[in-house]
Amino acid sequence: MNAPLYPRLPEKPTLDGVEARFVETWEANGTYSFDRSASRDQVFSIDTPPPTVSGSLHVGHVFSYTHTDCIARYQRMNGKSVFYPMGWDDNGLPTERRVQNYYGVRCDPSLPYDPNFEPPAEPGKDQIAISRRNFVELCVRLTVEDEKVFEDLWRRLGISVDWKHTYQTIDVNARAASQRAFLRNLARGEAYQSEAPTLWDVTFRTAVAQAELEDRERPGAYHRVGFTLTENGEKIFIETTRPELLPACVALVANPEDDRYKPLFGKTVKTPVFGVEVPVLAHHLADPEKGSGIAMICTFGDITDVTWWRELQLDTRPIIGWDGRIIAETPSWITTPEGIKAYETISGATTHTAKERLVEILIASGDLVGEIRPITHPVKFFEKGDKPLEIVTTRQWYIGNGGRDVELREKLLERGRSINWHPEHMGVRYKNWVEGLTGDWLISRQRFFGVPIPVWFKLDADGNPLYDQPLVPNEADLPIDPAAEAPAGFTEDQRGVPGGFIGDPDVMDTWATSSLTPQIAGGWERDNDLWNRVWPFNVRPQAHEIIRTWLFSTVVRAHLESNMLPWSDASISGWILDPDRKKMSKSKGNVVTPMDLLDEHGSDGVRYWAASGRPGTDTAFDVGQMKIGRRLSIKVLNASKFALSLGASKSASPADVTEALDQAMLAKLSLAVTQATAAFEGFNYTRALEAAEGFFWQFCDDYVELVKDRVYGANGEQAAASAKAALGIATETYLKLFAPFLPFVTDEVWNWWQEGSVHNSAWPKAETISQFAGSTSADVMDAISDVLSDIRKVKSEAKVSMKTEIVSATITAPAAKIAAARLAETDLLTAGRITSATWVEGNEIQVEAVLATES
RNA sequence: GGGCGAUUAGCUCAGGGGUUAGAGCGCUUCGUUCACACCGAAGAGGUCACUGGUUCGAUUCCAGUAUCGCCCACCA
Repeated sequence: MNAPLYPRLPEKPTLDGVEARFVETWEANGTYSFDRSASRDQVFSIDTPPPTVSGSLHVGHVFSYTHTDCIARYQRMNGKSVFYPMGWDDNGLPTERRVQNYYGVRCDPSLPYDPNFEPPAEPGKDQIAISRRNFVELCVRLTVEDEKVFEDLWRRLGISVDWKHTYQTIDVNARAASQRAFLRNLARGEAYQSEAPTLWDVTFRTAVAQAELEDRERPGAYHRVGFTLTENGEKIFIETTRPELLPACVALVANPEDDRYKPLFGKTVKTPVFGVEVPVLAHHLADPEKGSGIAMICTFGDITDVTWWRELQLDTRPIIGWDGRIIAETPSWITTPEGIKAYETISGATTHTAKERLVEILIASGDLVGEIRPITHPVKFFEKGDKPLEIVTTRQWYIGNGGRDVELREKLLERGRSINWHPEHMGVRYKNWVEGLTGDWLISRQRFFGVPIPVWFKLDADGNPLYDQPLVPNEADLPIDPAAEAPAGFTEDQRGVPGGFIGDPDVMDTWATSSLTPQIAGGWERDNDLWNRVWPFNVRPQAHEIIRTWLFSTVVRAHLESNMLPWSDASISGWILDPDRKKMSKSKGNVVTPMDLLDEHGSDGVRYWAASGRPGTDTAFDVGQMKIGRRLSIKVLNASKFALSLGASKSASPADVTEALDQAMLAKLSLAVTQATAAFEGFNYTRALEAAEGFFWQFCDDYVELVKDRVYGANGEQAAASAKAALGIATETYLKLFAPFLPFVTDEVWNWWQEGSVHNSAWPKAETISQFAGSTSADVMDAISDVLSDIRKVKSEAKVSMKTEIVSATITAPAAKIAAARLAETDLLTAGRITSATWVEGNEIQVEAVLATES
C-alpha cells in the first residue's frame, strides 16, 4: 500500500464540533484581521449596523448580518483587505429603560456624581435617584454584559468581523466624534437653536423628531361647536376632535375658494365660553370637504396648526405643559368671568379629563350642538411612546437637513441618486423621504443616557441663560459633559449662579451619533492613518425601514462635513416574516432564539437559509431551508471526501485534462464561477449561491458517477489522471464558491488537503478554469447529463436497480446531442452498465433498452 | 390621497419577448447499505392574479383593475 495521498482525510467525516473548532482557529490565526498596510483601493470597508444591545438578538439579525458577511467573505477572497468592524448601539432610551428596571435607579441630572455608588443587589421598591454620570456608568456596565452575549452569537454564526475593531455608540470615541461633528456643524452654522413648536412626548418628556413619528389609528369624535360673529352675533359652526383646546384657539380658517365663508374673511368671532376674539382667515390647506369646511386653529393641536400659525403669523396661546397637562395658571388672554371659571375647571387636568369637563360645559352653555360623532382617525405617536404626541413650544437644537432649504435638499437628493442601491428601487424611498421633509433635523433630547450637547450658556446678572452665545469646548478636550465640567474661564462653583454658567441639559438624538458610524469606526480625526485607508466606505448594509433615519442622516453628516457620500453602495435587506406573512415580532410570541437555531441546524445550515433570501426581499422564516442547508453541508463533506479518496490531484496542469467529459465538467464550472463572481460584484449573494449549488449537484449526481470507473484505471493511466486532475480542480473551486456561505464546512474540508484557510485563499478565476476545459463546451456536460438521466429513467420505470446491466440500448436524440454525448460515450456506457449502444437521430431524447434478467 | 414592491406548482421561491416555464420542500414509485439514510433515482403537479394594448409571437414589455405588504401625506 502506498502512503495515503491525504493523511488528514477522515474515515467518517462529520460536522460535529466543527463550529467550536473553527471559531477558535480563526481567532487564533487572525483569519479575518484587517490588513492596515493596504491602501484605500485595496480595501473593502463596511459600515456595519450596530445592533441595539438592550434588546435581544432575533432571527432578523442573523438573516441580514449573514448577507453582509457573505459579501465580506467574497471580497476578502477576491483580494481585498476587508475592514469589517462591529458596533454596539447602546446609546439611548432602550438602554435607559433597561438600566432603570435592572438596577432600580433613576437619573436626576441635578445630583452630584458619587464615585462610590454601588447599585443594590436587588432593585428596591423605590427607584434610587443618582447623578447622570453614575447613571451612565451603570448603562455602560450593563451593556458590556449584553455585548458579550451578542459577540458569542456572531462568532458562532461565523460572521467574519475583525473583533479588534469594535465600538459602542456611547463609548469615548463615539461621544468625541458626535460632539466634534456637532461643534463643526455649529461653527459652520448648520446646527442652530430655535424656540419653536416641537412634537413632544409627554411620557418621556422629550422632543421627538419627524423621523421618529408613526401614525396610529385611534378613536376620536367630532364635536360641533358654535362661534359667535362679533359684528352681529351670528353663529359659525366648526367641528373639532379636540374641544379641550378651545382656550388655545387663535383663529378660524377656511379655504379661500369656499363661497360659504368668503364673506367672513377679515372679520372676527368670539370663542364659545371663553369669549376670546379671534380672526377668520383664508388658507389653501383648509379643506372644504372636512367637517363644516371651517376649522379652528389652536396652538397647537396638530402640525397643520403649526403650519397655519407660522404662515398666517398668528398669536401663540399655549395651554399644554411639558407634562401633557393643562397649564395651571389661567392664561392672560382669557378675561371674562365665565371664561376664567371654565379654565379653572380644566386647569392641571390631563387632556383627556379636560376634554370631558369642557364638553360638559359646552353642552350646558348650548355651544355644543348636535350629536358627538365618534370616528377613528390617525394620531401621531412617538414610535416608542404610548400616548399621543402634543406640540409644545421649547428651545431645541436642530441640524439643517434640507427640510427648510431648497438648495441643500436638492444636493441631498443628488447624493441619493449617486448611491448604488441594492436593490435599485430602494433609492425611491430615500427620494420620497427627502422630498417630504417639512423641517430641519431636531437633534436635542431631554434624556440622560446619550451624548451630551457639548455647550454651556453664560448666565446674565439676573441668572438668565444667554442662549444666543453658547460657550464651546476645545476639540482636544472632547468628549465633555457640560453637566459635570465647567467651561474654560469658569469654575464649578459658578454653575447656576448669576454671572456664572449652566451646561446645556440635553443629550443628542441617538441618530445624531449613529449617523456617524463610518467616522466612529473609521477613526475620523482620531486615527488618520486608518481613516485614509477606509474612507469613504464601500457599503452600508441595513434594513429598509431605517432609510429615512439612519441612512439619510449618515448622508447628511458626510455631506456637511466632508462634502461627499459616506459610501458608494447601500445594500438593503428585507424582513423576516412568520408563516402568516406578518413581520416577526416579540409581541406575537413567534420569535425564535437564534442560538437554538444554530444548535439545531448548524451555523452553515442557518446561513444557507439566510443567503437564500434575496436582497431587499422580505423572507419567510423557514426551517425547511435550514435543513436543506445542513444537507448541503453534509453533501459537501461526503462528496469532497470521496473525490479526495479517489485521488483528486492538488496541482494539475491543463495538459493533464485530456478527456472530453472532464473538460465539459470544467467548462460548466468555469461558467458557474463567472456567474457567481458577477452576482457578488452586484451584491447579489443569492444568485452567487445558486450558481455554486447548481454546479455542485450536477457534479455529484452525474459527473462523479460517470468517472468512478475510469478513475480506478478502467481506461488506462492517462484517462484516470485526467479525471483526478478534474476532480481536484472542481473540489478546490466549489469549496471556494461555497466558502462565503458555508464557512465552517468548507474550511473543514479545506484542512484535509490544503494549507491555511479557504477564507484566505484566492477567489477562483473563470479564465484559469476554462484553460483546463480546452475547446469543449459546457453544453456537452448537459447533453451527457440528459442522456444519463434517460438511461436511469428506463431502469426506474422498470423498477430495477441502477446497477442492472443493459444488454443493448437504442439511444435516440437530436444530432447535436448525440455528437456531444458521444464525446463521453465510454464513460456513459460504463456508468449506465450498457454493453452495447446504438445511436439514432430523433427529435427527443429517448432510451430503449434490453435489460439483463436479474439473477 | 401619493409612491414603491409583490401576485408563477400544495408550500417557499427563481426566471425571463422565442421550442416543452424552473429549483427545493412536500407527495408517489423504486432503489441502495465500501462517498453520502442527515442517502440516491425517476415521476406526477402550473390558464405564470385579471382585463386590454404593443408584437409575427407576451407568463415576460406597456396601460388599467383587483388583492396583499411597506413607505409617505395637512389627521379640523
